[in-house]
Amino acid sequence: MDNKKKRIVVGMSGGVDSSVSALLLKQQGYEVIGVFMKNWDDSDDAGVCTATEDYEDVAKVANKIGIPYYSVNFEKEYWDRVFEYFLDEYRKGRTPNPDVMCNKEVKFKAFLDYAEKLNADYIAMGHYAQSFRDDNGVVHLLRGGDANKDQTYFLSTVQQHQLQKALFPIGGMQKSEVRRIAEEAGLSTAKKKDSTGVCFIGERNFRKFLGEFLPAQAGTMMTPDGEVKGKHAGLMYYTIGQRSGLGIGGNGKSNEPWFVVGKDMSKNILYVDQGYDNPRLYADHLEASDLSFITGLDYGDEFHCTAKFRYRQQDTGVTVHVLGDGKVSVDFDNPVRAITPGQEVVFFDGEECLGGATIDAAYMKAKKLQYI
RNA sequence: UGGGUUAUAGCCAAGCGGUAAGGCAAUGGACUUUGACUCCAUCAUGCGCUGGUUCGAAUCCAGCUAACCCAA
Repeated sequence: MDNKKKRIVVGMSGGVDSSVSALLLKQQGYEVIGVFMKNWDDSDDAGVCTATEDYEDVAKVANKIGIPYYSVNFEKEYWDRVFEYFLDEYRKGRTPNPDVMCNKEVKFKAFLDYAEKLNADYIAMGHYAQSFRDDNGVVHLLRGGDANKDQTYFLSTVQQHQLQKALFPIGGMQKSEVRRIAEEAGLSTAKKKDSTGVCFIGERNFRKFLGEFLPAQAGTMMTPDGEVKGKHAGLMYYTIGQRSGLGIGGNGKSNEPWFVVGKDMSKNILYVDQGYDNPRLYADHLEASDLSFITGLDYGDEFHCTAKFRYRQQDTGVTVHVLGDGKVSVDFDNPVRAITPGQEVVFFDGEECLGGATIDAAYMKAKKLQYI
């Protein structure tokens, strides 16, 4: 093999997954360069600048493996292409998925551009996703080997030319295996806790964080029948199907918990109703836009496959109708709970992630649900 | 200043003399590269107040207070 001639820039977050990714590539003989992306300049709720700590972890791991490492700053790119979108979606009362956008705009665009300037042949990251090149040279994206950690949902809008340049060294492994390798190699990140929360921003007090960027407009909380149940702190703080944070209990038709079942942006009303299985939360059809397919192949105007509407959700059989201009309508084999505008609908054919689109509206029996 | 009913945690609500169920909310944790959902745990030394009966009372009795209802 001529791996020695290949230069690979690995996006290192300071976590165990990207640490092991870099290690494996190095062991395979590639020329590996570690790059830490600093995309958010702030301290977490505990007042700790996590980026600094993470970069120190990158340094330790890179030194241990024996690769050069750098830090690159994409704060502006992240703000302009991910965070502005994030805020704009909340202004519309939708629930954005910043990490889908982050992959598309930062990790597979800004970072890829940067790596190419370094004359990299490939970029690599610690995603739990797999890819393979078919006989025609088309690269396909497959679910991660660890079904519990599969991150293809977040990669569904990555484009073919981006995927052509990407490697996922740990994509086919189990998380436990990754940790074991890290431990055996003596990497300091071996036992570091998995990071959660918005990519690069981290775990935050959601209301406090969002409130720093968008003005909250308190309003009325009522049932779809018009019975006032209390006040809400601002429509942007709630998402469809949400239970937590409503602060209402007791009385009602039953002892069941309350869930957000709709929003009226113009009247600033939050609609709530009782029961996890409340009919108002179920949809059998959705309309979405910004459709993109990973392979760029033509799948026809109508096809059947499976889909996920949220990360870590079980697949549901669906029929996809491609309408053109990036629009798509999707019929579900069975009703699905809490289809939420702003979230991504991601299509799968078996193990292959085909692509995705952004949900605009949900319907039940051809009637639009009042989700916004 | 007539009669009746009810007063249990933030909200519903069991209890009917034997040492405070349950649900919702809330809080903490688990899970999780979105936001959620979900799961687990915690949550009334006290039952409107004051006395009394009793070995023992949220449960019985008396008075008081409050709310509601029906009469005026």
